[in-house]
Amino acid sequence: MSKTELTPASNFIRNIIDEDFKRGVNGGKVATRFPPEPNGYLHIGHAKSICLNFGVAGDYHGTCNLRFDDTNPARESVEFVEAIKEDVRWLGFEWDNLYYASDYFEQLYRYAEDLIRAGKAYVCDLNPEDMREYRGTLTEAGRNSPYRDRSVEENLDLFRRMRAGEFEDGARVLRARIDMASPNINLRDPTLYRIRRGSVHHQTGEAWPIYPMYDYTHTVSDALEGITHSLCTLEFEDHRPLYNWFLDNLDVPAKPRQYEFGRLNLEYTVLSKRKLTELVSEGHVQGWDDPRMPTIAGIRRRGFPPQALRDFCERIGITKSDGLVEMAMLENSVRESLDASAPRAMAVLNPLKVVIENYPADRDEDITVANHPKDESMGTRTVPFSREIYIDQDDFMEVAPNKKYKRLTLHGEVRLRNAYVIRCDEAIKDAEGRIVELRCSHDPETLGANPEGRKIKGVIHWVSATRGVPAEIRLYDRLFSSPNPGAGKDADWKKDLNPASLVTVQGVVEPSLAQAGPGTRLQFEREGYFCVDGRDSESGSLVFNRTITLRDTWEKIAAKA
RNA sequence: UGGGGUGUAGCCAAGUGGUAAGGCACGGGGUUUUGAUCCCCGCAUUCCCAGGUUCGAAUCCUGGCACCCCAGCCA
Repeated sequence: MSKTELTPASNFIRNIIDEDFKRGVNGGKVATRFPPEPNGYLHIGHAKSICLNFGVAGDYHGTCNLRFDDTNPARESVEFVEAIKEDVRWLGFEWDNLYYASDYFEQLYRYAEDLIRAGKAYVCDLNPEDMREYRGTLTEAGRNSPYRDRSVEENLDLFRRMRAGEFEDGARVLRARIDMASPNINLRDPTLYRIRRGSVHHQTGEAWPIYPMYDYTHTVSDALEGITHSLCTLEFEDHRPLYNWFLDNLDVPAKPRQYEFGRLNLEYTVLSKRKLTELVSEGHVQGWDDPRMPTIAGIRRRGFPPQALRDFCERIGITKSDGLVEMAMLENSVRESLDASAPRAMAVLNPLKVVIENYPADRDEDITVANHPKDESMGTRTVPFSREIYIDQDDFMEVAPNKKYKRLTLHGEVRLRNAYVIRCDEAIKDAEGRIVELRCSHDPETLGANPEGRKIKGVIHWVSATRGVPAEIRLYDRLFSSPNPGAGKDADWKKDLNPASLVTVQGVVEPSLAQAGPGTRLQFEREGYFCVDGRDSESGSLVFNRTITLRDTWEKIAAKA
């Protein structure tokens, strides 16, 4: 249960849709779509778009399609298609229709011929270099292509032959005939089709030697699907006039409207498919689903609940300003969701053996403990207590470093979470002076009860040394050490990779976790949230990923003290 | 030096002529067998700057400034 009932972040796009809905524009229907190119895995920036598109469709009882914008076969694959479908579902959304832009190749082709017949498109033989030259610059108008005035017949003939596969890649393109002097470069006779003869498309195979470009394809696809609100990111703002030009010049069944919003920028995170692809291909991470990746797949494996992502997207809102969202914002959503939903358990990350000398060696006690301090519906479990236990090395210091310290000290007392109060009588050290074992005594009256007259302020966690289960625990830290890695044009963004982003420790967890399956999320008391990754293939031992730490760590407290 | 955008607290963000929502972060206090959670309290005399209009301006007008995007046969 969330503490506050968040009022859904209102945003300008919802305001627009609200208005359209009230006025009955589009017959009171709302139809959106989420249109990824299957050339990589989805990341948290896509989650923002997914939540927006599926969110508004849900709010207005409209529809939202999943459409693969698959017009560039060189970079796309079915692996990506499948991963994207899985990620959208995992986030909690189900599309009304699943389409591929390639489903429309035939219609796209016919509309292109219409454009030619109307004198609105022509086949251009300029090579890429010349075309760039003719396009002009940001401040100077372009010049007309020498092929701009070919006859309709010649254009039709040439375009049909392009389709027939008669010409080499790059030999010709089909261009819209708009305005080479437009201050908007997208209107300077943009390319509609290019030749890619050798390509094998993941959906259409080798059926097509020509492929349509994004702007043209996207507009027609939106129109064919009856999309009412075509939501995209800010960098496409300049493309809107072209989007509308297509709608004005084509006899399409619907007239969608395009609206743009700012893409997500997150501290310490790279959200560029190109860069993420590089991290994977160069081996800086173990794959697209590496728990350090900002991909949906990585985040899932890390243990973030989908609810947290949706909540985060709702909180950051949708606007046209581009800012950099603090990581604390995301982390808050993750902790809030996990605090409510993750069962508690105990685990020791850096074991220090403790022998409770006044506890009988042959005694084997099962303590019943709650799985959640506030949610009784999560039930109870049994935790074995024994003469020998492990506590965390961080939870013992011979002498308290300051008055804030409230863990175990030599001759000090501390409560073992869910169990007894113990006192440390002796710290055993090895030859180098490192503490290797503690000798303690417990107060048998303190199980489930507070000692009268004494206030024990410290509580630490523990695991039975005899019945605990060894586990490999992966502690993930941020992949980049800079808040805005690679900010500014193509800076050397990889220089900020954090070499300590993954640290693995051998810990011990309570036996109730022995059979926990992959994806199980829980909170290790006082240590943070963890997620079962699976089992180590060789040792067979459990592997946990640390999802996120608890809010205040001892380091933070100590720094202030 | 062309075109398109954006500027409200440390961050995100409401606000659309009637006297600055909310969240995150931060600080203080309380409860607590997790230094968690939870609960209180505090946190913008002012909205990029400068003029102007108005009884009244974050909102309207004028002029600046800063930042982002655009010259793929990528999306």
